[in-house]
Amino acid sequence: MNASPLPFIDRPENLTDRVLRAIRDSIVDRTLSPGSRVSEAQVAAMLNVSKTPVREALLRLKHVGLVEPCERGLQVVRPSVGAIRDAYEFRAGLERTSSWYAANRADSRERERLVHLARQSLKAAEAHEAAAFRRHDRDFHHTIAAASRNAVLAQSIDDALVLTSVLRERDVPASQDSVSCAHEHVSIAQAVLAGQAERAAQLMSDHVLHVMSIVLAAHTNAEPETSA
Amino acid sequence: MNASPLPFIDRPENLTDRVLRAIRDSIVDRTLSPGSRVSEAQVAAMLNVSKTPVREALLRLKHVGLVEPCERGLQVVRPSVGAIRDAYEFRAGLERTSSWYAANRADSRERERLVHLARQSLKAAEAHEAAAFRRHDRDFHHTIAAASRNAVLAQSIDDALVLTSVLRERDVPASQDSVSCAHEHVSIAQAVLAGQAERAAQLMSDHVLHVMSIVLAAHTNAEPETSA
DNA sequence: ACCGGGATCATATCTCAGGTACTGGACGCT
DNA sequence: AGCGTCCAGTACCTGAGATATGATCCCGGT
Repeated sequence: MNASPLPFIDRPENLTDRVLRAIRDSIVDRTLSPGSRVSEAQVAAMLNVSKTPVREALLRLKHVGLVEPCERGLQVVRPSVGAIRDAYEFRAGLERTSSWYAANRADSRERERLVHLARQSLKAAEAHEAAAFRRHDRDFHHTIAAASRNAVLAQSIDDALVLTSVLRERDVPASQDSVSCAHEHVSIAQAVLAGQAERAAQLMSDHVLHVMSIVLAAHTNAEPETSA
Repeated sequence: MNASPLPFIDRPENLTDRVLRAIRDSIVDRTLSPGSRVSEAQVAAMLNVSKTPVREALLRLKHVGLVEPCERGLQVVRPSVGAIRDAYEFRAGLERTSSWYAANRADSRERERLVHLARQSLKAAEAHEAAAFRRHDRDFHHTIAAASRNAVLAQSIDDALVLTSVLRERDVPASQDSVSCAHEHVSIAQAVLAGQAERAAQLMSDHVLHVMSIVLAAHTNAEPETSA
Protein backbone atom coordinates (compact mmCIF):
# COMPACT_ATOMS: atom_id res chain seq x y z
CA MET A 1 0.00 0.00 0.00
CA ASN A 2 2.81 2.42 0.88
CA ALA A 3 5.16 3.03 -2.02
CA SER A 4 6.97 6.01 -0.52
CA PRO A 5 10.76 5.79 -0.72
CA LEU A 6 11.01 6.56 2.97
CA PRO A 7 9.02 4.05 4.95
CA PHE A 8 6.89 5.52 7.68
CA ILE A 9 8.75 5.72 10.92
CA ASP A 10 7.17 3.36 13.39
CA ARG A 11 6.13 5.68 16.11
CA PRO A 12 5.98 4.13 19.54
CA GLU A 13 2.42 3.28 20.33
CA ASN A 14 0.80 4.52 23.47
CA LEU A 15 2.10 2.86 26.56
CA THR A 16 -1.51 2.35 27.60
CA ASP A 17 -2.29 0.48 24.38
CA ARG A 18 0.81 -1.63 24.61
CA VAL A 19 0.02 -2.53 28.20
CA LEU A 20 -3.56 -3.29 27.21
CA ARG A 21 -2.39 -5.63 24.49
CA ALA A 22 0.11 -7.32 26.77
CA ILE A 23 -2.46 -8.03 29.47
CA ARG A 24 -5.11 -9.07 26.97
CA ASP A 25 -2.79 -11.48 25.20
CA SER A 26 -1.69 -12.95 28.52
CA ILE A 27 -5.33 -13.55 29.42
CA VAL A 28 -6.15 -15.08 26.03
CA ASP A 29 -3.25 -17.52 26.04
CA ARG A 30 -3.95 -18.44 29.67
CA THR A 31 -0.68 -17.07 31.02
CA LEU A 32 -3.03 -15.23 33.32
CA SER A 33 -5.51 -17.95 34.21
CA PRO A 34 -9.16 -17.19 35.03
CA GLY A 35 -9.62 -16.07 38.59
CA SER A 36 -6.04 -14.95 39.09
CA ARG A 37 -5.72 -11.62 40.76
CA VAL A 38 -4.32 -8.76 38.77
CA SER A 39 -3.41 -5.51 40.48
CA GLU A 40 -2.09 -2.25 39.15
CA ALA A 41 1.13 -2.32 41.13
CA GLN A 42 1.88 -5.93 40.29
CA VAL A 43 1.42 -5.49 36.55
CA ALA A 44 3.27 -2.19 36.61
CA ALA A 45 6.25 -3.78 38.29
CA MET A 46 6.13 -6.73 35.91
CA LEU A 47 6.11 -4.55 32.78
CA ASN A 48 8.38 -1.94 34.32
CA VAL A 49 6.04 0.99 33.76
CA SER A 50 4.14 3.35 35.97
CA LYS A 51 0.77 2.51 37.42
CA THR A 52 -1.25 5.02 35.44
CA PRO A 53 -1.10 3.35 32.00
CA VAL A 54 -1.74 0.01 33.69
CA ARG A 55 -4.71 1.49 35.45
CA GLU A 56 -6.17 2.83 32.21
CA ALA A 57 -5.63 -0.49 30.47
CA LEU A 58 -7.35 -2.35 33.30
CA LEU A 59 -10.28 0.06 33.19
CA ARG A 60 -10.84 -0.72 29.53
CA LEU A 61 -10.47 -4.45 30.14
CA LYS A 62 -13.04 -4.20 32.91
CA HIS A 63 -15.42 -2.40 30.60
CA VAL A 64 -14.95 -5.07 27.94
CA GLY A 65 -15.47 -7.79 30.51
CA LEU A 66 -12.10 -9.52 30.56
CA VAL A 67 -11.42 -8.61 34.16
CA GLU A 68 -14.00 -8.22 36.87
CA PRO A 69 -13.96 -6.56 40.25
CA CYS A 70 -13.61 -8.89 43.16
CA GLU A 71 -13.15 -8.33 46.82
CA ARG A 72 -10.07 -6.20 47.01
CA GLY A 73 -9.07 -5.51 43.47
CA LEU A 74 -9.55 -7.17 40.12
CA GLN A 75 -9.29 -10.68 38.78
CA VAL A 76 -9.37 -12.31 35.38
CA VAL A 77 -12.96 -13.16 34.54
CA ARG A 78 -14.04 -16.64 35.57
CA PRO A 79 -16.37 -18.51 33.26
CA SER A 80 -19.88 -18.87 34.63
CA VAL A 81 -23.11 -19.94 33.02
CA GLY A 82 -24.45 -16.41 33.16
CA ALA A 83 -21.33 -14.78 31.77
CA ILE A 84 -21.06 -17.31 28.95
CA ARG A 85 -24.69 -16.86 28.00
CA ASP A 86 -24.51 -13.07 28.04
CA ALA A 87 -21.32 -12.95 26.02
CA TYR A 88 -22.39 -15.43 23.35
CA GLU A 89 -25.88 -14.02 22.97
CA PHE A 90 -24.33 -10.60 22.56
CA ARG A 91 -21.83 -11.86 20.04
CA ALA A 92 -24.50 -13.78 18.14
CA GLY A 93 -26.52 -10.60 17.74
CA LEU A 94 -23.51 -8.59 16.61
CA GLU A 95 -22.35 -11.18 14.12
CA ARG A 96 -25.86 -11.68 12.83
CA THR A 97 -25.85 -8.00 11.95
CA SER A 98 -22.36 -8.04 10.46
CA SER A 99 -23.20 -11.04 8.27
CA TRP A 100 -26.27 -9.30 6.95
CA TYR A 101 -24.30 -6.23 5.92
CA ALA A 102 -21.38 -8.30 4.68
CA ALA A 103 -23.70 -10.14 2.30
CA ASN A 104 -24.75 -6.79 0.89
CA ARG A 105 -21.47 -4.94 0.91
CA ALA A 106 -18.51 -7.27 0.63
CA ASP A 107 -16.46 -6.94 -2.53
CA SER A 108 -15.70 -9.95 -4.65
CA ARG A 109 -12.27 -10.35 -3.15
CA GLU A 110 -13.68 -10.59 0.36
CA ARG A 111 -16.37 -13.06 -0.71
CA GLU A 112 -13.79 -15.33 -2.24
CA ARG A 113 -11.62 -15.01 0.82
CA LEU A 114 -14.52 -16.01 3.05
CA VAL A 115 -15.18 -19.16 1.06
CA HIS A 116 -11.48 -19.94 1.12
CA LEU A 117 -11.19 -19.44 4.88
CA ALA A 118 -14.28 -21.55 5.53
CA ARG A 119 -12.88 -24.41 3.48
CA GLN A 120 -9.50 -24.09 5.15
CA SER A 121 -11.15 -24.28 8.55
CA LEU A 122 -13.03 -27.40 7.44
CA LYS A 123 -9.84 -28.99 6.20
CA ALA A 124 -8.04 -28.18 9.45
CA ALA A 125 -10.91 -29.53 11.53
CA GLU A 126 -11.01 -32.79 9.62
CA ALA A 127 -7.24 -33.13 10.01
CA HIS A 128 -7.52 -32.48 13.76
CA GLU A 129 -5.21 -29.50 13.45
CA ALA A 130 -6.58 -27.48 16.32
CA ALA A 131 -4.29 -24.48 16.07
CA ALA A 132 -4.88 -24.05 12.35
CA PHE A 133 -8.63 -24.38 12.83
CA ARG A 134 -8.67 -21.68 15.46
CA ARG A 135 -6.63 -19.35 13.28
CA HIS A 136 -8.91 -19.79 10.28
CA ASP A 137 -11.97 -19.50 12.48
CA ARG A 138 -10.74 -16.21 13.86
CA ASP A 139 -9.83 -14.85 10.44
CA PHE A 140 -13.22 -15.89 9.10
CA HIS A 141 -15.14 -13.92 11.71
CA HIS A 142 -12.85 -10.93 11.43
CA THR A 143 -13.22 -10.87 7.67
CA ILE A 144 -16.99 -10.81 7.94
CA ALA A 145 -16.78 -8.03 10.50
CA ALA A 146 -14.55 -6.00 8.19
CA ALA A 147 -16.78 -6.67 5.20
CA SER A 148 -19.77 -5.19 7.02
CA ARG A 149 -18.21 -1.75 6.42
CA ASN A 150 -19.09 -0.51 9.87
CA ALA A 151 -16.24 0.46 12.16
CA VAL A 152 -18.33 0.61 15.32
CA LEU A 153 -19.73 -2.85 14.69
CA ALA A 154 -16.33 -4.29 13.83
CA GLN A 155 -14.78 -2.87 16.98
CA SER A 156 -17.49 -4.32 19.17
CA ILE A 157 -17.23 -7.71 17.47
CA ASP A 158 -13.51 -7.70 18.09
CA ASP A 159 -14.07 -7.21 21.80
CA ALA A 160 -16.78 -9.86 21.87
CA LEU A 161 -14.59 -12.39 20.07
CA VAL A 162 -11.84 -11.94 22.63
CA LEU A 163 -14.28 -12.24 25.50
CA THR A 164 -15.89 -15.43 24.24
CA SER A 165 -12.53 -17.02 23.53
CA VAL A 166 -11.52 -16.36 27.13
CA LEU A 167 -14.76 -17.71 28.56
CA ARG A 168 -14.25 -20.98 26.74
CA GLU A 169 -13.28 -23.63 29.23
CA ARG A 170 -10.55 -25.30 27.27
CA ASP A 171 -9.54 -24.93 23.66
CA VAL A 172 -11.13 -27.30 21.19
CA PRO A 173 -13.21 -29.59 23.38
CA ALA A 174 -13.97 -32.08 20.65
CA SER A 175 -12.89 -32.35 17.05
CA GLN A 176 -16.34 -33.43 15.88
CA ASP A 177 -17.65 -30.09 17.11
CA SER A 178 -14.96 -28.34 15.11
CA VAL A 179 -16.04 -30.17 11.99
CA SER A 180 -19.67 -29.23 12.40
CA CYS A 181 -18.68 -25.61 13.06
CA ALA A 182 -16.56 -25.61 9.94
CA HIS A 183 -19.50 -26.88 7.90
CA GLU A 184 -21.50 -23.97 9.25
CA HIS A 185 -18.70 -21.65 8.17
CA VAL A 186 -18.96 -22.99 4.66
CA SER A 187 -22.72 -22.47 4.58
CA ILE A 188 -22.37 -18.92 5.85
CA ALA A 189 -19.66 -18.12 3.32
CA GLN A 190 -21.78 -19.43 0.49
CA ALA A 191 -24.74 -17.35 1.61
CA VAL A 192 -22.57 -14.24 1.74
CA LEU A 193 -21.10 -15.13 -1.64
CA ALA A 194 -24.60 -15.34 -3.11
CA GLY A 195 -25.67 -12.11 -1.44
CA GLN A 196 -28.37 -13.86 0.58
CA ALA A 197 -28.33 -11.46 3.51
CA GLU A 198 -31.17 -12.87 5.58
CA ARG A 199 -29.94 -16.41 5.17
CA ALA A 200 -26.37 -15.47 6.07
CA ALA A 201 -27.58 -13.58 9.12
CA GLN A 202 -29.70 -16.46 10.36
CA LEU A 203 -26.97 -19.02 9.75
CA MET A 204 -24.41 -16.93 11.60
CA SER A 205 -26.69 -16.42 14.59
CA ASP A 206 -27.40 -20.15 14.72
CA HIS A 207 -23.70 -20.87 14.41
CA VAL A 208 -22.66 -18.70 17.33
CA LEU A 209 -25.47 -19.98 19.53
CA HIS A 210 -24.47 -23.52 18.58
CA VAL A 211 -20.96 -22.81 19.79
CA MET A 212 -22.48 -21.38 22.96
CA SER A 213 -24.28 -24.64 23.66
CA ILE A 214 -21.04 -26.56 23.18
CA VAL A 215 -19.15 -24.23 25.52
CA LEU A 216 -21.93 -24.38 28.10
CA ALA A 217 -21.97 -28.16 28.00
CA ALA A 218 -18.21 -28.31 28.45
CA HIS A 219 -18.45 -25.83 31.28
CA THR A 220 -21.14 -27.63 33.27
CA ASN A 221 -19.39 -30.94 32.74
CA ALA A 222 -16.09 -29.55 33.93
CA GLU A 223 -17.38 -27.73 36.98
CA PRO A 224 -20.70 -28.78 38.40
CA GLU A 225 -19.85 -27.01 41.66
CA THR A 226 -19.81 -23.29 42.41
CA SER A 227 -23.52 -22.78 42.00
CA ALA A 228 -23.38 -19.26 43.42
CA MET B 1 -36.74 -2.95 41.04
CA ASN B 2 -35.18 -2.87 44.50
CA ALA B 3 -37.72 -3.64 47.19
CA SER B 4 -35.26 -4.04 50.04
CA PRO B 5 -36.36 -2.29 53.23
CA LEU B 6 -32.99 -0.62 53.55
CA PRO B 7 -32.20 1.30 50.41
CA PHE B 8 -28.68 0.86 49.21
CA ILE B 9 -26.40 3.36 50.81
CA ASP B 10 -25.22 5.78 48.20
CA ARG B 11 -21.53 5.19 48.36
CA PRO B 12 -19.44 8.03 47.06
CA GLU B 13 -18.98 7.24 43.43
CA ASN B 14 -15.64 7.29 41.72
CA LEU B 15 -14.45 10.70 40.71
CA THR B 16 -13.82 9.25 37.27
CA ASP B 17 -17.45 8.13 36.98
CA ARG B 18 -18.78 11.45 38.19
CA VAL B 19 -16.58 13.31 35.73
CA LEU B 20 -17.66 10.93 32.98
CA ARG B 21 -21.30 11.57 33.73
CA ALA B 22 -20.79 15.32 33.88
CA ILE B 23 -19.08 15.46 30.50
CA ARG B 24 -21.53 13.04 28.91
CA ASP B 25 -24.53 14.98 30.14
CA SER B 26 -23.03 18.22 28.92
CA ILE B 27 -22.56 16.68 25.49
CA VAL B 28 -26.08 15.26 25.39
CA ASP B 29 -27.80 18.49 26.35
CA ARG B 30 -25.61 20.45 23.91
CA THR B 31 -23.85 22.48 26.58
CA LEU B 32 -20.78 21.14 24.83
CA SER B 33 -21.74 21.52 21.20
CA PRO B 34 -20.44 19.15 18.50
CA GLY B 35 -16.99 20.08 17.35
CA SER B 36 -16.09 22.03 20.46
CA ARG B 37 -12.68 21.25 21.80
CA VAL B 38 -12.38 19.52 25.11
CA SER B 39 -9.02 19.15 26.83
CA GLU B 40 -7.95 17.49 30.03
CA ALA B 41 -6.64 20.61 31.67
CA GLN B 42 -9.66 22.69 30.74
CA VAL B 43 -12.20 20.20 32.07
CA ALA B 44 -10.09 19.53 35.15
CA ALA B 45 -9.99 23.21 35.97
CA MET B 46 -13.71 23.59 35.29
CA LEU B 47 -14.67 20.71 37.59
CA ASN B 48 -11.93 21.50 40.08
CA VAL B 49 -10.37 18.06 40.02
CA SER B 50 -7.06 16.64 38.92
CA LYS B 51 -6.33 15.70 35.35
CA THR B 52 -6.15 11.96 35.93
CA PRO B 53 -9.87 11.25 36.45
CA VAL B 54 -10.68 13.58 33.59
CA ARG B 55 -8.24 11.74 31.39
CA GLU B 56 -9.79 8.38 32.22
CA ALA B 57 -13.28 9.70 31.58
CA LEU B 58 -12.23 11.10 28.21
CA LEU B 59 -10.63 7.81 27.25
CA ARG B 60 -13.91 6.00 27.86
CA LEU B 61 -15.85 8.64 25.98
CA LYS B 62 -13.47 8.30 23.07
CA HIS B 63 -13.94 4.55 23.09
CA VAL B 64 -17.72 4.95 23.09
CA GLY B 65 -17.49 7.47 20.29
CA LEU B 66 -18.73 10.63 21.96
CA VAL B 67 -15.43 12.44 21.54
CA GLU B 68 -12.97 11.97 18.74
CA PRO B 69 -9.31 12.82 18.34
CA CYS B 70 -8.63 15.85 16.23
CA GLU B 71 -5.55 17.77 15.40
CA ARG B 72 -4.18 18.79 18.73
CA GLY B 73 -6.43 17.14 21.30
CA LEU B 74 -10.02 15.98 21.44
CA GLN B 75 -13.36 17.39 20.32
CA VAL B 76 -16.99 16.47 20.73
CA VAL B 77 -18.02 14.19 17.88
CA ARG B 78 -19.43 15.96 14.85
CA PRO B 79 -22.31 14.32 13.02
CA SER B 80 -21.34 12.96 9.63
CA VAL B 81 -23.11 10.65 7.24
CA GLY B 82 -20.68 7.85 7.99
CA ALA B 83 -20.83 8.23 11.75
CA ILE B 84 -24.63 8.39 11.75
CA ARG B 85 -24.91 5.31 9.58
CA ASP B 86 -22.45 3.30 11.66
CA ALA B 87 -24.04 4.24 14.94
CA TYR B 88 -27.64 3.60 13.89
CA GLU B 89 -26.88 0.35 12.10
CA PHE B 90 -25.04 -0.80 15.19
CA ARG B 91 -27.90 0.22 17.45
CA ALA B 92 -30.46 -1.38 15.16
CA GLY B 93 -28.64 -4.69 15.42
CA LEU B 94 -28.34 -4.47 19.19
CA GLU B 95 -31.96 -3.54 19.71
CA ARG B 96 -33.12 -6.17 17.29
CA THR B 97 -31.42 -8.71 19.53
CA SER B 98 -32.73 -7.20 22.75
CA SER B 99 -36.30 -7.16 21.42
CA TRP B 100 -36.05 -10.81 20.50
CA TYR B 101 -34.95 -11.80 23.99
CA ALA B 102 -37.36 -9.38 25.63
CA ALA B 103 -40.26 -11.05 23.85
CA ASN B 104 -39.14 -14.36 25.32
CA ARG B 105 -38.06 -13.29 28.78
CA ALA B 106 -39.90 -10.18 29.94
CA ASP B 107 -42.19 -10.65 32.91
CA SER B 108 -45.79 -9.56 32.76
CA ARG B 109 -45.05 -6.35 34.60
CA GLU B 110 -42.47 -5.32 32.02
CA ARG B 111 -44.74 -6.21 29.11
CA GLU B 112 -47.49 -4.04 30.50
CA ARG B 113 -45.05 -1.24 31.13
CA LEU B 114 -43.86 -1.42 27.53
CA VAL B 115 -47.38 -1.07 26.19
CA HIS B 116 -47.99 1.78 28.58
CA LEU B 117 -44.82 3.61 27.58
CA ALA B 118 -45.53 3.14 23.88
CA ARG B 119 -49.01 4.61 24.29
CA GLN B 120 -47.64 7.46 26.37
CA SER B 121 -45.10 8.25 23.67
CA LEU B 122 -47.88 8.24 21.07
CA LYS B 123 -49.99 10.56 23.18
CA ALA B 124 -47.07 12.94 23.69
CA ALA B 125 -46.22 12.90 19.99
CA GLU B 126 -49.78 13.72 19.00
CA ALA B 127 -49.85 16.55 21.53
CA HIS B 128 -46.55 17.90 20.19
CA GLU B 129 -44.95 17.53 23.61
CA ALA B 130 -41.41 16.97 22.47
CA ALA B 131 -39.77 16.64 25.87
CA ALA B 132 -42.31 14.12 27.10
CA PHE B 133 -42.01 12.13 23.88
CA ARG B 134 -38.25 11.91 24.21
CA ARG B 135 -38.51 10.79 27.82
CA HIS B 136 -41.00 8.04 27.04
CA ASP B 137 -39.00 7.04 23.99
CA ARG B 138 -35.87 6.67 26.08
CA ASP B 139 -37.67 4.74 28.82
CA PHE B 140 -39.21 2.45 26.20
CA HIS B 141 -35.88 1.44 24.73
CA HIS B 142 -34.25 1.08 28.14
CA THR B 143 -37.08 -1.13 29.36
CA ILE B 144 -36.68 -3.46 26.41
CA ALA B 145 -32.94 -3.58 27.00
CA ALA B 146 -33.48 -4.48 30.65
CA ALA B 147 -36.12 -7.08 29.77
CA SER B 148 -33.64 -8.90 27.55
CA ARG B 149 -31.94 -10.16 30.73
CA ASN B 150 -28.46 -9.66 29.34
CA ALA B 151 -26.21 -7.21 31.13
CA VAL B 152 -23.62 -7.02 28.37
CA LEU B 153 -26.26 -6.28 25.78
CA ALA B 154 -27.99 -3.71 27.96
CA GLN B 155 -24.73 -1.89 28.64
CA SER B 156 -23.89 -1.71 24.98
CA ILE B 157 -27.36 -0.48 24.10
CA ASP B 158 -27.04 2.23 26.70
CA ASP B 159 -23.87 3.51 25.06
CA ALA B 160 -25.41 3.30 21.61
CA LEU B 161 -28.51 5.22 22.69
CA VAL B 162 -26.38 8.06 24.02
CA LEU B 163 -24.28 8.13 20.88
CA THR B 164 -27.23 8.24 18.50
CA SER B 165 -28.95 10.93 20.52
CA VAL B 166 -25.82 13.07 20.22
CA LEU B 167 -25.46 12.47 16.50
CA ARG B 168 -28.98 13.72 15.91
CA GLU B 169 -28.81 17.11 14.30
CA ARG B 170 -31.49 18.82 16.29
CA ASP B 171 -34.09 17.45 18.65
CA VAL B 172 -37.41 16.42 17.14
CA PRO B 173 -37.11 17.57 13.55
CA ALA B 174 -40.77 17.04 12.73
CA SER B 175 -43.72 16.05 14.85
CA GLN B 176 -45.19 13.84 12.13
CA ASP B 177 -42.05 11.71 12.38
CA SER B 178 -42.56 11.45 16.11
CA VAL B 179 -46.09 10.19 15.58
CA SER B 180 -45.01 7.50 13.14
CA CYS B 181 -42.21 6.45 15.49
CA ALA B 182 -44.68 6.23 18.34
CA HIS B 183 -46.93 4.01 16.24
CA GLU B 184 -43.94 1.76 15.68
CA HIS B 185 -43.40 1.71 19.44
CA VAL B 186 -46.93 0.48 19.93
CA SER B 187 -46.49 -2.27 17.36
CA ILE B 188 -43.26 -3.41 18.97
CA ALA B 189 -44.79 -3.40 22.42
CA GLN B 190 -47.72 -5.48 21.23
CA ALA B 191 -45.39 -8.00 19.62
CA VAL B 192 -43.37 -8.29 22.83
CA LEU B 193 -46.60 -8.56 24.81
CA ALA B 194 -47.71 -11.45 22.60
CA GLY B 195 -44.31 -13.12 22.80
CA GLN B 196 -43.78 -12.84 19.04
CA ALA B 197 -39.99 -12.67 19.16
CA GLU B 198 -39.21 -12.65 15.45
CA ARG B 199 -41.86 -10.06 14.74
CA ALA B 200 -40.70 -7.82 17.59
CA ALA B 201 -37.10 -8.10 16.44
CA GLN B 202 -37.92 -7.21 12.86
CA LEU B 203 -40.16 -4.31 13.86
CA MET B 204 -37.50 -2.90 16.16
CA SER B 205 -34.80 -3.12 13.52
CA ASP B 206 -37.05 -1.41 11.01
CA HIS B 207 -37.92 1.24 13.57
CA VAL B 208 -34.34 2.18 14.35
CA LEU B 209 -33.36 2.21 10.68
CA HIS B 210 -36.40 4.37 9.99
CA VAL B 211 -35.17 6.85 12.57
CA MET B 212 -31.77 6.70 10.91
CA SER B 213 -33.24 7.74 7.58
CA ILE B 214 -34.99 10.67 9.26
CA VAL B 215 -31.80 11.77 10.97
CA LEU B 216 -29.80 11.39 7.77
CA ALA B 217 -32.31 13.44 5.83
CA ALA B 218 -32.23 16.20 8.44
CA HIS B 219 -28.44 16.11 8.42
CA THR B 220 -27.98 16.39 4.67
CA ASN B 221 -30.60 19.12 4.49
CA ALA B 222 -28.96 21.09 7.26
CA GLU B 223 -25.37 20.82 6.03
CA PRO B 224 -24.85 20.04 2.38
CA GLU B 225 -21.25 21.27 2.69
CA THR B 226 -18.25 19.52 4.28
CA SER B 227 -18.02 16.79 1.71
CA ALA B 228 -14.69 15.52 3.07
C1' DA C 1 -10.65 -24.43 74.98
C1' DC C 2 -13.46 -21.89 71.93
C1' DC C 3 -15.92 -18.12 70.12
C1' DG C 4 -17.00 -13.16 69.12
C1' DG C 5 -15.58 -8.55 68.48
C1' DG C 6 -12.70 -4.78 67.90
C1' DA C 7 -8.21 -2.50 67.00
C1' DT C 8 -4.54 -2.81 63.79
C1' DC C 9 -2.23 -3.63 59.63
C1' DA C 10 -1.39 -4.49 54.88
C1' DT C 11 -2.49 -3.83 50.36
C1' DA C 12 -5.37 -2.26 46.98
C1' DT C 13 -7.38 1.58 44.44
C1' DC C 14 -7.82 6.39 43.84
C1' DT C 15 -6.19 11.08 43.33
C1' DC C 16 -2.90 14.57 42.84
C1' DA C 17 0.80 17.75 41.14
C1' DG C 18 4.57 17.92 38.17
C1' DG C 19 7.58 16.95 34.33
C1' DT C 20 8.41 15.47 29.35
C1' DA C 21 7.68 15.13 24.50
C1' DC C 22 5.33 16.55 20.70
C1' DT C 23 2.33 19.25 17.61
C1' DG C 24 0.62 23.15 15.16
C1' DG C 25 0.71 27.84 14.44
C1' DA C 26 2.64 32.46 14.80
C1' DC C 27 6.34 35.32 14.24
C1' DG C 28 10.46 37.19 12.41
C1' DC C 29 14.27 36.91 9.21
C1' DT C 30 16.19 36.52 4.57
C1' DA D 1 6.83 35.48 -0.47
C1' DG D 2 9.22 31.59 1.47
C1' DC D 3 11.55 29.47 5.22
C1' DG D 4 13.45 28.52 9.70
C1' DT D 5 12.64 29.31 14.67
C1' DC D 6 10.17 29.94 18.76
C1' DC D 7 6.16 29.42 21.62
C1' DA D 8 1.90 28.05 23.57
C1' DG D 9 -0.99 24.24 24.41
C1' DT D 10 -1.73 19.35 24.40
C1' DA D 11 -1.59 14.47 25.71
C1' DC D 12 1.21 11.28 28.06
C1' DC D 13 3.71 9.36 31.86
C1' DT D 14 5.77 9.29 36.45
C1' DG D 15 6.07 8.88 41.50
C1' DA D 16 4.16 9.87 45.67
C1' DG D 17 0.55 10.54 48.87
C1' DA D 18 -4.36 9.99 50.47
C1' DT D 19 -8.04 6.86 51.28
C1' DA D 20 -10.67 2.78 51.85
C1' DT D 21 -11.29 -2.11 52.88
C1' DG D 22 -10.50 -6.93 53.64
C1' DA D 23 -7.45 -9.73 56.58
C1' DT D 24 -5.12 -10.64 60.93
C1' DC D 25 -4.31 -10.89 65.51
C1' DC D 26 -5.24 -10.12 70.23
C1' DC D 27 -8.16 -10.37 74.09
C1' DG D 28 -11.98 -10.94 77.11
C1' DG D 29 -16.03 -13.67 78.04
C1' DT D 30 -18.43 -17.98 78.20
